[in-house]
Amino acid sequence: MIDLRLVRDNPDAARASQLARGADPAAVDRLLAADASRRAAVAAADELRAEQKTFGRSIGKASPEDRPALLTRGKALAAEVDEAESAETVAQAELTAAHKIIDNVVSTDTPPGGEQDYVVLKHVGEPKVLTGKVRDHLELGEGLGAIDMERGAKVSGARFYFLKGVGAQLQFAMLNLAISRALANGFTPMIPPVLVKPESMEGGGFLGAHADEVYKLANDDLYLVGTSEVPMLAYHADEILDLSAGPIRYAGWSSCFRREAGSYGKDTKGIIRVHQFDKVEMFSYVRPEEADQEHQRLLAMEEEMLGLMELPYRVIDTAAGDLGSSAARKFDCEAWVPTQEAYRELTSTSNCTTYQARRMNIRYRDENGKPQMAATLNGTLATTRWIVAILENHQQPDGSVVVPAALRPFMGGLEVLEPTR
RNA sequence: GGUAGCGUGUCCGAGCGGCCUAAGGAGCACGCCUCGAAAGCGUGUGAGCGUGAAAGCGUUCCGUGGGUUCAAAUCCCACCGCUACCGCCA
Repeated sequence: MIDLRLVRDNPDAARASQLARGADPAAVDRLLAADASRRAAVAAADELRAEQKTFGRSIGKASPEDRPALLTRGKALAAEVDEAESAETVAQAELTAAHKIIDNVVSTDTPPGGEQDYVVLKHVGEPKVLTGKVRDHLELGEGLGAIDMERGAKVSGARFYFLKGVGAQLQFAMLNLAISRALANGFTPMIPPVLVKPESMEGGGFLGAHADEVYKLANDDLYLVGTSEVPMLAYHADEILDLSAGPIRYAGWSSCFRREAGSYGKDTKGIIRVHQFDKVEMFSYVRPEEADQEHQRLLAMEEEMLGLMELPYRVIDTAAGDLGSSAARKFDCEAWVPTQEAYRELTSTSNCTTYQARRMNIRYRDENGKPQMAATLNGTLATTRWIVAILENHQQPDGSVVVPAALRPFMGGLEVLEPTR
């Protein structure tokens, strides 16, 4: 949720943000109206309650002969309070609804526009010119005995796979390297639950426009998370954090589950777009004034990892219309995928400012000891999809794949993955 | 899954229809005392919302949600969690 005070003091900023996202600026005015009527309802209910409380106490002290008359009056007051409280509840619900519908206020640095309006911040490395027979990641993975899509489909259906042998090893190595880099940077490793309650899912803003992306276990009223961002955010729900010693940083390792509804026919080959994958995700709780700096830090760590994987990539500043509902600004790192002759997203880091924290009621104490809303940020440190870029960029004409040096210590010193057929 | 007990403020813990505006203790903060400290003494000690320039005032919060009542931490119901025992099980 966005800051109500900001909306009251500077509604134009909120309207401008809505326009940049391609959303309805009138939603801001509906929020203001709902806010005003809630405040009126609260004042009315408070006043009646105060009256009832004082009056109720007098009944207890009254003499037996005075009681019947007082009780009649008491009953009437109770009915009035009841009515006022109902009105208060309704007004509160209307305010919450109007409040939640508005996405985070975008950063003034975020490029306006839609999916195609991103700004490329930089390129790192040159797309490699491959010679000889060039294989895509699936062909390479199958040749190495690393990826088995057919059996994935047999066992679980489309968009499922087995990582096997060096494929499984490669993923372990990559994720372990990610965790060790996170540790070196002061992150606390975390293995979270991947099944969460509806309110945990809701808090991150994942049940809004993209609710059909999420797997739900109806029998148990639980959701499978699409990223460990969900449990790492819900982890500190309703808490007042101590950020006096600096940000709190976690690196979550989890499987992630996505329905990929509406992506029929897109990326059907291989493991680029799958229903289940593994990921190491960074998550930071910071003071709002530190959020931009933390965002740069997360981006730098993503770039470091891509560098260690020896991949050519570019960094883009995502446009307002392509931001998630919680994000004010988002940077994606996209690695070159030779057989697609395209850059594909490998990491994504979002600055969610106080938006998620406000939904989850996560605060910290400022210098004066007063609770204030915290800011949250997240970013990818490694995922299964990276295997696509690693295999394709480091392939050799004979179908073998050179292991990036940084991964070798995590693979028993293995330097080259050799085809098994 | 079954049965029983328990869920109170930062922590421990009392309260079991109106005097709860939640006892008492610990912790913490400040002050006094002291050369300094400890001890002792005194004062203060949460969050949300509303209102106000502020101090303040009002209101909500005793696991969560309902209910009974003029009035609920207190009575009733459901749910969640913890603990113990039983059953089942990788």
